[in-house]
Amino acid sequence: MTTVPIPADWPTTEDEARAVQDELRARVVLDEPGPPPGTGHVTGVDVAYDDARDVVAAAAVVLDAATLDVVAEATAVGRISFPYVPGLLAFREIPTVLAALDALPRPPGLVVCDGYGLAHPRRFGLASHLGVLTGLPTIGVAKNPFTFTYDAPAAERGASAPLLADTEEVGRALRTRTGVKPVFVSVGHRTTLPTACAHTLALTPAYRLPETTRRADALCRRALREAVGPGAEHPAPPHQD
DNA sequence: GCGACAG
DNA sequence: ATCTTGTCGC
Repeated sequence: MTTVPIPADWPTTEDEARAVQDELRARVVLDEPGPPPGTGHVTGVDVAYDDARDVVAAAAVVLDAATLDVVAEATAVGRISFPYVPGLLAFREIPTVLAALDALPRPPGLVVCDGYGLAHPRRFGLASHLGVLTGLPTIGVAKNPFTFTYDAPAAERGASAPLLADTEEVGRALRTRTGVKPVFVSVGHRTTLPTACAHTLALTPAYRLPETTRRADALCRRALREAVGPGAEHPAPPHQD
């Protein structure tokens, strides 16, 4: 586990954060097919918070894309770098997630984020942002439709319907379990929507959510418990003479 | 102005 | 995200 400082140039205000998104958005790559599902490695990232104690823990878990076996994992903890503001989630999660990815002993391959990529008010969600900063192919798989609309896909696993911002398709509502609420898939960086959906289906042999996010979720919660729970190190109290 | 709103 | 036990159902 590694400890992360908040970058000195990290945005402080919502206006600054939106300006960063508007600036970085031009660097998103949307014309690459991305890695084929079922090959190489796929990495899930997730974050857990203790707002009262100002602690955030992130986890990155690398799976073999063919077997879904865990082949590597890493965690990082830090201070909360931004409040939760819809549309600015990335500023709350990214510093710690980057540290967890950096701590991995091997390349992550495709990164699966808990949230959105293109499906974002300014078309630059967490998955897009993480992709631009790392250069890695990324996708977003979210549990809620945010502000977007969709028609219910057919009941069978694999069915999908466009996720719409007005008339623009920004992602897909994808059924990963028959008869269960869909997940909401969008492109992050260096991959396409069909590939993102195929990866999502390959990662959901048993549950609604991808194995990547399930493993990362469990690991970052454990890292948070260990960081704030009994036996955790306390920083030396600052004082003046 | 008010409400909704990824995690 | 997080607060939180049992419970209904396959």
